[in-house]
Amino acid sequence: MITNSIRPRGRPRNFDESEALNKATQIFWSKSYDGVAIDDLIAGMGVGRQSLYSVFGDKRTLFLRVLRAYAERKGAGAAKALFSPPALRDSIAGFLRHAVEVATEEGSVRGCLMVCVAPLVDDPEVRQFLKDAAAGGLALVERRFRDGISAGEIPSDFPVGTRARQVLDLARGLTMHAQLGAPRKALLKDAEEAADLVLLPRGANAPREV
Amino acid sequence: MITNSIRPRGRPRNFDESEALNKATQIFWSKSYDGVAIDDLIAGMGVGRQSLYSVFGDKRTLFLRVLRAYAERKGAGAAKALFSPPALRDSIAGFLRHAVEVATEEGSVRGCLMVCVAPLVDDPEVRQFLKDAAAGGLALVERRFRDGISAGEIPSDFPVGTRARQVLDLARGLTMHAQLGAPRKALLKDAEEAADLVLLPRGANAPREV
DNA sequence: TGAATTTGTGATCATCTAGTCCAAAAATCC
DNA sequence: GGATTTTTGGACTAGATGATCACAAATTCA
Repeated sequence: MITNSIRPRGRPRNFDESEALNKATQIFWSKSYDGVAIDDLIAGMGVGRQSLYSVFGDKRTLFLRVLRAYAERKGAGAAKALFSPPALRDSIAGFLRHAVEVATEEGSVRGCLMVCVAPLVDDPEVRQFLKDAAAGGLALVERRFRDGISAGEIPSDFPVGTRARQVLDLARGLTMHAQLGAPRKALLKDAEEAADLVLLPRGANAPREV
Repeated sequence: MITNSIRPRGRPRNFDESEALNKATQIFWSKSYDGVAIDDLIAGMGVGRQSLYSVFGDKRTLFLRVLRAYAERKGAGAAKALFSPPALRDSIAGFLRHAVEVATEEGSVRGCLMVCVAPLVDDPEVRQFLKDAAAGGLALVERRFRDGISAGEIPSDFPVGTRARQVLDLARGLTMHAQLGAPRKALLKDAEEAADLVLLPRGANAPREV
């Protein structure tokens, strides 16, 4: 996917824009907005100070761009996890597993930029973006549940909204647990069990010979 | 509960220590460690700079003290919510409601110091404290489940560890949702529904005439 | 080749930061 | 009342921070 063969006019850039953005993501992710100094970004992104400001704007603007790119990637992954598998249970489990995988990626920092870092950035635009993103995630899960109703996998009175909120809460909880250092393997198992919890209340734990 | 009538030797303090600590809690809570300047603390706590350093130590030490005090309060509240009600369902619902109430306290900041703020403090001691606190919370819920087994409220093969982790994940999720601005009333309802989810899988949503 | 255009580099600035120092103030003890 | 002890308040320091500026370097276009 080479951008465009039309070369711009002046001196060519010494860095790849999207790669630099990925580096910036890692830096913000690991050091949490306030903890990041411009010099950290310059050193980590491989971009000169002037280039950084002229290409990405100031720190706040750069963070917003990082956040948007991150959200788009993560949202795409979540949607794929939700709508690829034919079985509803696999979709929900995949959604939760995806949250765990993002939060425990090897070589990267634990947690999630949107769940752990961005909420603390004291900026109305960031705040609004997070609200919208959360609403979007909720809508995705709700839609998947409705598809499940259409397919007859769950009854038509399945509490779509409530269960979707619970799925999101569980995903957030798993993410925070990952940030604290829980091992990936255990979290993936928790993700499966969370999916079962939300979808399979078929009396598995009903009292028996107590 | 007046501390002690034996007056200390020198000039009396011009502030109440625990009250100042509460103010500090609010400040860290609302501005997130890195966002807090010493001058913010001085202004907000009503304590002079020198007094602040001599009484509470440096910023990091003060934060640790704030964190410990906060954790103790919150832990006590959680334990009370868990072990006061006779019925297990009320205990779990109370535990989750407590998380919501803390995260949506009027006049205070949204969220939770331990869930939303402290995990981002880049300090090994803080990190370890949070791990221990999380383990402690988990142990509380597990114990309550075991009590429930003893009392015959749930079967003896109830998956205590799994369900306790799910309760904690749901609590974390609710807290983060609160931080994003969800209304308290809705969150309290979610807390109730989460308790039902974890405890009442008695086929309520099992397929029927689909 | 030379003008135009864009990027890279280092110096620089004003501001903010955590933390220290010192003398004055206010209390107790003898 | 004087010595002692503790708190207070403001001045101060050294360093970090976000951002800008001026100028050199590298490329395209004519």
